[in-house]
Amino acid sequence: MPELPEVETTRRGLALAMEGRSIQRVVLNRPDLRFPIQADFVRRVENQTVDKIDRRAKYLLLRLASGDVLVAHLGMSGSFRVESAGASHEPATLYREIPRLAAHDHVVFEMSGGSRVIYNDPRRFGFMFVAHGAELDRHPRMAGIGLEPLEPPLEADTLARLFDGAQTSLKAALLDQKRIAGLGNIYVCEALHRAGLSPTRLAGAISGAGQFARAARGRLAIAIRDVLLDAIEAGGSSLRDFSGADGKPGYFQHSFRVYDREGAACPKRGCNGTIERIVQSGRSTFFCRSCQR
DNA sequence: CGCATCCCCTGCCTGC
DNA sequence: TGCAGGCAGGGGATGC
Repeated sequence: MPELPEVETTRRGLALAMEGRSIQRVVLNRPDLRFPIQADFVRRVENQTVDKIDRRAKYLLLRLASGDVLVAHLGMSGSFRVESAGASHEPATLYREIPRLAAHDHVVFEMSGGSRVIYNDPRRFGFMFVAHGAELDRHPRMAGIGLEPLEPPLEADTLARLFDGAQTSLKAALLDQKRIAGLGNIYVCEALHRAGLSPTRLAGAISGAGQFARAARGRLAIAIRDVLLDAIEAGGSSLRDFSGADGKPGYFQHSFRVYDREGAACPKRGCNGTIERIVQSGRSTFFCRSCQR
């Protein structure tokens, strides 16, 4: 599910609920998510204050007072929700009652102050691990991750360097986390439509010195930044059941121009094309053949 | 090197 | 209604 905007939305929700508070207890409801959970995971996380929550690519980084970092990836279907211990009009006996867990609530963090942060993940493609902060950049899962597209803002010259000589499609190149980190299937499709570029065009073709290449990478850099910022502002996209940690669904899915819109009219002004679906690297690509060249 | 294919897992939607 | 098949926002391994 989650791409950069959804992970960023989750980060903001978790920061409100967890930063400055202590994780008093961790409950693991199963021994594995995508991978077996480390034997010392609970010991290293319990009784630790969460100093700061950052995001790197599609990873959440919960920086603990010990110097350890709790790293979480949401995979395709992972989400966090916060159950607040806040005000309630119920009688005290009911107020104290702990809400029941839902299906696929795999990890529960009981925070100082009484709130609970719950990780739910039906497909279990997500995972968590703890790493020493000083070694995080060299961790096998983190090393080699490409650059963040928003900090600093992606520039056309950077795209020229990243795609120089690439004999792969723009779609595949943009999905490659080792080049740019955080884009997924939705936002790649959306960015290419906004930039007027065909997903099947060779990535290397926008690296050159020619007029087309220079204009194309200029448009693409802006399109990537804009679509990510627009989506973050909307609280991400809520397909199926995604919602931010505050429980509110995002609404950017209403702003999709091509994703999951096969057969619809191209929304670009003055374009009378139709959105098509093709398959690239085994995944759906949505685009308008008429205005994306 | 780049690509397609398959896999992990569950749920939902479609068509029969 | 039930069932089979296809599909899903990610990412990694494998083989060509």
